[in-house]
Formats: sequence, C-alpha cells, structure tokens
Amino acid sequence: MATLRDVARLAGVSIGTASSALNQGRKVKDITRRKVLEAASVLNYRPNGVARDLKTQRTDTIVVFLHDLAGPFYSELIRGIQSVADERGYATIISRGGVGRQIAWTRFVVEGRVDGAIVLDPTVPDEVIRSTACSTLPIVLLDRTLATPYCLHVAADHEDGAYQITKHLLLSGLRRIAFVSGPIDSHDSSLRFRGYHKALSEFGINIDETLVFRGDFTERSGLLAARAILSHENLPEGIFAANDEMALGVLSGCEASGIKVPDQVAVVGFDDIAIASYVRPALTTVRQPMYELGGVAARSLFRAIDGEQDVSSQVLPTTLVVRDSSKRPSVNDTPMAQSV
Amino acid sequence: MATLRDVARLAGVSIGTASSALNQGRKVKDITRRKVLEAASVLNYRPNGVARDLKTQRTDTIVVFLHDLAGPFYSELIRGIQSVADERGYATIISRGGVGRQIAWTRFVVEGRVDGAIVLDPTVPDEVIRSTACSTLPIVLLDRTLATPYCLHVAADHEDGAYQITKHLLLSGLRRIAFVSGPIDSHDSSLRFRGYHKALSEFGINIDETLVFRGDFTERSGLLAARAILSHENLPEGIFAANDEMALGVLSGCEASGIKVPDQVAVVGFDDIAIASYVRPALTTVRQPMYELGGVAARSLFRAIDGEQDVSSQVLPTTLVVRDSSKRPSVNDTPMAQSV
DNA sequence: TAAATGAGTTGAAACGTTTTAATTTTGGAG
DNA sequence: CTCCAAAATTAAAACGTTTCAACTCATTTA
Repeated sequence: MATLRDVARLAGVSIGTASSALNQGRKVKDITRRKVLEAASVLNYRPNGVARDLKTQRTDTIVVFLHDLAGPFYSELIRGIQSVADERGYATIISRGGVGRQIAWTRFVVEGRVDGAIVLDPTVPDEVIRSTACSTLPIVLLDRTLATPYCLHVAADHEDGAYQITKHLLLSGLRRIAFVSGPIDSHDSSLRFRGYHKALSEFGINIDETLVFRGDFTERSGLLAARAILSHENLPEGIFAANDEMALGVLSGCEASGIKVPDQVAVVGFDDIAIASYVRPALTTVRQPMYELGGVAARSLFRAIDGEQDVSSQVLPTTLVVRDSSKRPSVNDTPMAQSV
Repeated sequence: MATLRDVARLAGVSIGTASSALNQGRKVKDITRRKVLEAASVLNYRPNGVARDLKTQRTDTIVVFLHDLAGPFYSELIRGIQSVADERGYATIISRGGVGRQIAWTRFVVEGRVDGAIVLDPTVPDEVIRSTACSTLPIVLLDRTLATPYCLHVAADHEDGAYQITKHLLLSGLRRIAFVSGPIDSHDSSLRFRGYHKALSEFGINIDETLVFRGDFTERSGLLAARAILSHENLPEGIFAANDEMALGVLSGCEASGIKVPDQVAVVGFDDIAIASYVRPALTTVRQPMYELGGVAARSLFRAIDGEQDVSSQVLPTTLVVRDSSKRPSVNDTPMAQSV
C-alpha cells in the first residue's frame, strides 16, 4: 500500500506538503497541489486512518451497544442516532450483544477506538460501565440509570406509559387487571409495574397479588402466564403484559383456551413492535419514541464529546396506541392514538 | 490518560519491558511483571488501541454493511457472522445504510480501519466496491455478484427457492399463478422470477405477461398489485410475491376485496419474515438460511484475510415453509417443512 | 537598495504502541 | 573467582500520519 511518503517522493515535495495538499484548507500552491493529487492518483494512495486517528487523537466515530437487532424497534433508534451523527460527519458503528460483546467493549470503549458510546443493552454489567466511564470517553445510557458522574441518561417514560395504558383499561370500565412482569431485575419492568400500580391506586384499587405474574419478556413466558391466569378461579377483566412479546403469548394462551379477546378479557402490551398491528385481535400497546430517543441520546453524547460539563438526563413521553385487543363492545374510551 | 511511558516510569522499567509485561507470552521476570501490573493499576492504565493497530498493522475487526436493520432477518445473519468472528477474537461492527453509509465506507474500508468487510446492501454502488476492493482488504458480497478478482460471493439459492415454491403451488393443482416482482434492478427479484419461470415451464405453462406485476418490495406495492390482479377479468389461482412484505400487502388487498385466501386464491411470499407466521392466514414462504449464510460469509472472509488465494463462491439452499395461505382444501401437497 | 512582508515549503517532532538488535544481568559450571 | 550461556532488560526504530517552528525566496514597501 502506498503511503504519504511515496506520494511525496513521486510528487517531488516533502511529506508535510503532500499532507497539506491532500487535506484542503491549507495553503499550498495550486501547481503543487495538482502534482500531489496526480501522484496520489497514480499510486492509488489511500490515507491510513489509524495513523491519522493516532495523531489527531480522535476517531470521529461513536459506537452503539444493543442487546439484539431484531425488530424495527432498534432500527428506529439507530436511525435517530445516525441522523445526528451523520450531520456531524461522525461514523456510527453498532455492536450486538452476545459472546463478542466483551471483545467489542474492550476494543472500542476501553482501548479508545471511538469517541463516545451509547448503551442500550441491559446485559452490559453496571460494573463494566462504571469502571470504564471517565471524562475522556462519554457514555450515554438508554433506559437504565447508574450513579456515576460520567454517564448521561436518556429514557422513555415507562412509568407514565404503563400508567396511561392501565388507566385506559380502567376507563373502559375494567377493574380486575392482571399484570405480567418481566424478569425480576428488569428496570423497565419495575417502572411499568409502578405505573400500573399508580393508575390502580388512583381508582382506589389495591394491588391483588394473585393477579401479578412473573414472566421474562419472552412470548413463551406470556403463554405460560396466560395459562396460570386463566386457571384463576375468577377471570380478570384485563391483562397488562409488560411487553408485547409476552402479550402475544397471552393472546395465544387465550385463543388456546377459547377465551375471547377482548370480549371476555382485554389484553394490552408495551413497546408497539411491528407484529402488534398484524396479530388478531390487533394489540393495544404503548409506543416508545425510539427515533427521538436515538436523536436525543446522540445529541447528548456529542455535547459531552464537545466538553460540555453538565448535560442533564432526559425522559421522553410515550404514546398510547389503542387497537382491538382492548376494545370493549359497549364502552366509550378515549384513545389518544389510533393505528392499523 | 496514562500511557505506557507513565506506567514504565512508575514501575521503574523501560517501555519495552512494560509492554512485554502487559502482553502475556513474553519473557519477563515475575517480580517485574508484578511491578508493572501494580503501576498500571495505580495509574488506571488503558492501552491505546489505535496506537497498537498502527504498529501491528491489523485491527482484528471486520465490518458488516447492511441496508437496514429491521427484521430478525438481518439479526440472524449477524449472529451467524459473529459466532465465527467471536471464535477468532475479532470484533464485528455493523454499519447501516443511509446518508452516513458513505462516511462509514470511507472510514472503515477505504482508510483501512478494519481487516475485512461483508456487504449485504444493494444500495452500495458496484463502482464503489470495485474501486475499493484490493488484495489488502478482502470483501465478501452477499446476494450480489460483481466481476472482480478481489471479492468473494455468498448467496442463498433464490432461483431454486422460487422454483420450489412455484412447484408447490403447481403440485396443489393451481395453474394460473401471478408473479409480483421487486424493483426492476433487483438481482434477487430477477433470480426469483427465473425460478418461477422454470417451474412453470416444467409444467408446460408459458409465462402469461398479464399475470406479471411490478412491485418494489414494500407492503404498499403488494397491496396495489393485489388490486390490479383482482381487477383482472379472470382471477388467478395463486399469487407469488417476490418477498413477504409484498405478500402481506397482497393478503390485505384480498381481505379488502372479500377474496378468501387460500380458498379462492393462494398467496405465497419469500424470506420468511417473523410476521409471516403471525398473519392470518399464516403465510407460505421460502426461508433463507440467514444464520448459515452469515457463518459461511464470515468463514470465507477470514480465509481471505489469512491470505488464502482462491476462496470459491458459495450458494446455500433455501427451505420451503408451507403454511395456511397456500393450503387448498382438497389437494394433497408435499410440504418440505411445516411451521407455526 | 535594504528591509519588511508573507506565501510556500521543509524538517522534525510528535501520537502510543510493538518489536528487534544490542546490552546487561543472572546463575551456574569449571 | 572467572567465564559463559541463557535470561531479562533496554534503547531505538518503526508504524503513517499531522502540525508547527523554522526557513526560502520572491514581492512589496520605505
């Protein structure tokens, strides 16, 4: 591979001049620049990015850590991040979870091959983040909080979303509403439970422990929860699954047991994944503003990269999406959004 | 940030020794190594990856270019790639299409910030790939061919998949089968058309031009195609959409017109996206072995990185997935795979 | 005419590693 | 105690850029 030295030699100038000629905005005689460009073209010269990064002490690259890529969910988030990064001329690289996560974390974050990181992956241990975060490499945490001065936080308002959707059921006249939680250590799940709890309280209803079930965010766990719920001596009127995958499982469970949704029991989820609008009955759920979340996260990150000190944490509102799975025949509810 | 020099100074050894002590597998007295490790820990030393990459002339990183991340489709592919990369201790970075694609391409591929690339993104111009590919940076092309000695090719057998699914319809007794294509310049779409054509030929059927419609791989275009098809004076017995999104659009179109699927018309797609099994009737389609495709692509890439000369191109078989959307009440077909 | 100006260039010093040739230390063997 | 090989360490040379002080040399100014 031809290096700058080769180009300079062929063009008959010094390395410094060759460098200046190739990077515009430096004072170089027109004739000289032409000579250098010519030489570079002849040699098919490509600048070595690694050398440049070393010298300039910046990479103009940020990394996004995701747990998994499945779902337009993350796709939207990335689009939001990229739209901001593109504007600044930064490259955005995405890294998935899994075995290689550790390799990637070390390589990019710890060993400084990027200028900043955005993390939306509950499987990255707090410990790892805390030990890495320092003033030279800002990290934005999505949907998770961590007490360290070097991390910024951006999240959707899970609690409020859960509050809204529970209230939606309550306003439809339902009172006995079951909750299917995520894993015990899921921050999101507990926030959603809190919203559920808050809405019930407002209607003067106490949590009925026999109506709270534990899932693990998988469709299968939703199915199992449905079985448990439906074997309850007295059927609840509504089921709020802490995410859509589980809600799908609940729907299957109901179908299998011959329980009519929403006539006998309303089912709602959280996240608004793509399938939610395709399944029958279409699933009522809560949409997170993924694109905006990404944009806000990226903007915060860049502010930190620019050295701004106190970038504050941010919480973005969610949207209730009412579909068929919560439509009671006779009751007027007040949908805030409607979708296919 | 502390550098190796700082660590060496604090430990009272030379830089070279400090380096050896930190990278195991070098001969360093135990006591010395302990001193260095101690110093590194005190200073919270983190090696500078960029400097290392420059010196060693390798990055131990590969990049995957995708058009979009939506769909478990790509997720599977990435998993396949990563499983191989992880084994070799390589980091895998993913780059999306969009405006920033050019930035990323330049930064990673052209300026050599990775050791290899896998491209599954029809929007990267041939021209760009051709001008970048050279012996120092191997590139694996997925589902696309390009005549250049430096690129490797891996693809699913689109033609055979299309052949199989068309034959499946023919074996069910259907004869008049419409085809909804993708964009005119889509390589995949033309291969699928070829398979469709081949199956028809085998049954002695000529292509009926009035049964071939152009879509653009979007659900909406499938819906439009369905309208066009259903307004045909004489309804076809089957509709083969060149991808699942369009097939979903076709299903909506049929539903809107009150046409019963599969009783009045069978509908099949291609790709086996997640929604395919959730929609009613569940969609018959062709599954591409995305995980395997990723694994094969990664293995080929590494062989090229290792300097092996003639790594051959590979084509992987697809699988027919029969679901309800093609089940004729009275006919016995021979499903090769069955799924929920 | 001499001095001042300023645009172009150059050479050398970084950036933070790894690696190798050269040098020093170590621990036996004679 | 001396000498020698082996082991450990060091110093310096890369890797390929960018950047900056210093320098050249033509052009203007006094």
